[in-house]
This record gives sequence, structure tokens and C-alpha cells, in this order.
Amino acid sequence: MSPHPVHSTVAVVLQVREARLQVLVWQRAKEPQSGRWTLPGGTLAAGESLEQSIRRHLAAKVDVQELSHLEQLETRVDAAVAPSWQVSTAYLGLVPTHLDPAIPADTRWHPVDALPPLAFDDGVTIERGRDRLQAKLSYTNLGFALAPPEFTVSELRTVYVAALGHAVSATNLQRVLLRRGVLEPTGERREPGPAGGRPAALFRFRTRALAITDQFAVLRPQRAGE
Amino acid sequence: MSPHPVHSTVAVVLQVREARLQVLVWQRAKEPQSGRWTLPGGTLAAGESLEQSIRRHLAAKVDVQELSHLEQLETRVDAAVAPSWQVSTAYLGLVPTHLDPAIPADTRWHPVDALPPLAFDDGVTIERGRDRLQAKLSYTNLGFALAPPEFTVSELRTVYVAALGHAVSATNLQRVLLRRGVLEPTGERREPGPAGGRPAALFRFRTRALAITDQFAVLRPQRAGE
DNA sequence: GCAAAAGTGTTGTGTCTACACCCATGT
DNA sequence: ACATGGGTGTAGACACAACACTTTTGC
Repeated sequence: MSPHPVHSTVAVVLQVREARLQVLVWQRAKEPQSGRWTLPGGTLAAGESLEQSIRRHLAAKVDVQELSHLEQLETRVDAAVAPSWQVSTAYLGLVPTHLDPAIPADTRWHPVDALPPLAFDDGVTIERGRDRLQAKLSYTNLGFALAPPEFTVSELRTVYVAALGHAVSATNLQRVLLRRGVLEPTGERREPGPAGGRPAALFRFRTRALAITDQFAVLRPQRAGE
Repeated sequence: MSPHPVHSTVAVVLQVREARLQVLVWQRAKEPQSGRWTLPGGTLAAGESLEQSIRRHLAAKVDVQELSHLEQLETRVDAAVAPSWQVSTAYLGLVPTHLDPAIPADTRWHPVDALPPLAFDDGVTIERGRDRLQAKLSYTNLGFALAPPEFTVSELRTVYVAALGHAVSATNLQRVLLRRGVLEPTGERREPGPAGGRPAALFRFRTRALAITDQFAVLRPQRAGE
């Protein structure tokens, strides 16, 4: 066993596709765990940061330009990998619905609630990524990372339903996000389809950088006062 | 430069001491950064997990039994350290107020709002640890990790004030934590001091394991319904 | 006119802060 | 009695879910 561990970075890349939250995974051709699916990633090179590393490895799978958000999840020592001693840092990456990145033949999108057999602890890592996404959808503007640049409220609703895994009321979605100043109307409207219906107003996220919009700041006095 | 990085673990150990939130730091005797203060920690050994590693290194500074909470913060590649290539994983550790761990001569507690010159990026790491603590005090029962086993509401209040850095109303603190089922009365009372005053009821945290007590779960329907 | 889809008005509920007031003790 | 510190009652602000209702379109 070498004196220093091999450090690798992996990513849970999530996107809402066909109204389901899906994760990008890659099928191992070689041992160990041949045939099983794993998260994309690879080893850390000298002189690069962890974020540079995961972006470099993902570039082989997805166009990095298409990642609308990337944040670190957790680092752990991988137990089972026999000869080499491995430390890996997991990231969460998000891709907005209007993009359909070209991916290599050995990779595939799988719904996070119907995963194939996974290698190592990747199942746990995916779950952690999904939990993080779900939590941040509630108290930040992270929706921008899943949604296209412009959308109607009901389009945004299907994204939230897929990501959160429960029903979401379009009425309340619109009101919450407008009240918090997360969405703004573009002024344009989407013309109705052949079935008719009132034309829908188009919205966009006011900013496309992560911001906390619901300070769960209990116990804080409201009038100034440090 | 070796082919693999050296992996080290460090910890932001926080405790409320003398009504201020303080962090345990250690003064470097050797270059690089001799004389500056750094976070305790050390290199990862083969066969141990990251959590085992940081607990082992901390054992030299603080009795590990006294850590009431330990969670991972962030991993990053340390830039400046000249010859060796370093990756380090930071943890947040908490010590309850009723303990006063014996610490070696080269370590000291420093208030997080009045820090001495720090080596590397340790200032940023400490800030991140404090932010995490402050956020979790709002929506979890993490107060158990700072508070002694039993306490009056006003004692708990001073802990929260020190940790959060802003005024906290004893009235509201009691009500919020009781409503959420975080605290429970022990049934005992604390006799008043020589100045008199009504005797205070004693409370304890109902559980001393981390639990989310305020689901910021906006947009979730209240009647069942997946 | 009628169906379809979007959007608004309104009500009820719960959680929170703030502040007035009451309670139990020592001197 | 009165000072000291602990605890409760209550009102107002706000955010939210739910649901009825109205608006705007196609056929």
C-alpha cells in the first residue's frame, strides 16, 4: 500500500428529463465491479483544485458549459477497493432541462428512484445529492439550475414535482417564488396550444447564482440590534 | 512532487467560553508559517476513515470524549504549501460549556470574532464552521452540543447569544424550543442566588443526537399525498 | 356556448416576535 | 415592602396551503 492515498473526484449530475429526476451514470467495463454502474469522475491531478478536477473529468461525459450549478457534497475514504487506498470527494452538479448534452456510449441517464445495480457506495452518494437538492429548492433560488431560461409557471411546476417527488401547487409555487423575489415576469406570453386555454405569462429567475431566499432565522430580533 | 497528495484532516473546534464563541488553535513552531496559529489536525493514515483520523489527531489536544458533535465541513486542495501537495478535509467539532478540556501548552482558545494571525486559509475555514453552527442552531436541535446536560433557560440563552452573535429573547427561546419538542423540563429547579429572584426550572435537551426540527419544507402539501 | 388552461381573491392555520403582566424568592 | 430574576398571556405580523372563482384563449 502506497504511503499516500489516491484522491479522486466524482459527481452526482442531476437533470429533470421526461418529468423525472435522473442521474448520469457510467457502466464499468473493467474490474473491480465490472458491469455495475458508477458515478463519473477520476483521479485528482497535481496542481488542480477539486472543482477543476471534477470539471475536467466531467468534460469527457458532458459539456461542462452545461452545468448550471456545482457544489461539493462529501469526502470519504472508500473502503472496499482492494489494492489501492482511495479517498474520494463527491460533487453535486445540475443541468437545466432545456439542454440535452451529448453523452458517450457507456453512460446513461437513470431515474434516481429506479437505479440499476451500483458499484461502491454510489447509491448513498446519489441519495445525498438528491436530498441536498430537495432541501435547497425549499430555501434558496436553486430552481434556476434546473429550469430553462424562460418558462411558464406550469412548466416550472413539473420541474419541481420531479425534483421534490411530491405534488406542488402551481398557485402556491408562483406566489412563493414571486413573494421572495426569486422569479420575475419577462413580459412575454406563451400562446396556447390547439386545445385552447388562456396564454401563460413567461417568467425567469431574477438571478442565476445561488442565494438563500428563506432565512430560517428563528430567534433573531427583527428591529436591527446586533 | 509526489504522484499522490498528502491528505490531512483539520478541525474547527468551537466552545462557548466566558460567554463568547471560541475556537481551539495551535501555534506553529516550525516553518512554514512559523509563529502563526493553525487549526489542529494531521495526516490521514492508511486504513482509517476521515472521521477516525480527525478524532485521533484531536485526541492529542482535547479529550475526544468531550466532543459532543463532529461533522464534515469541506475538502480542498491547499495551494500555498510549497514542496508537498496537500489536500485537507475540515471538520466542525463542538464542546459543551460544562467541560474544560486540558489542552497542551502550544494550543489556546481564541474568540472567533477576535482571531490572531492565522496560517493558510484557516480563517476562512473557521468562518465556515461558525456559519454552519449558526445555521443549524436555527433549524435543528444542535444546541445540545453546546449546552451542559441540564440548564435554566437563561443559561441556555447566554450560550445562544454567544454562538449566534445577536440578542436572543429568553421568552422566545423557551417557547420555540418547547414547541418543537427540543427541550423538556427535568422537574428540578435551581435555587436563586443571594440576590433573590424566582427559582428557575431546569431543562434538558430531549435527545442529544442531531435532528432537524424545523422543516423549511415549503410547497409541500400538508395532507399526506406523495 | 363550452372546454381548457392560467391566474387571482380569500380564508383559515400556524409560527413567530414583542411586550405587558404575573409569580416566587431574598433581604 | 421592594428588588431581583423567572415565567405566562396575548396581540399583531407574516407566510403558507387550500380552494373557489375569474380570466383568456381555441373550437
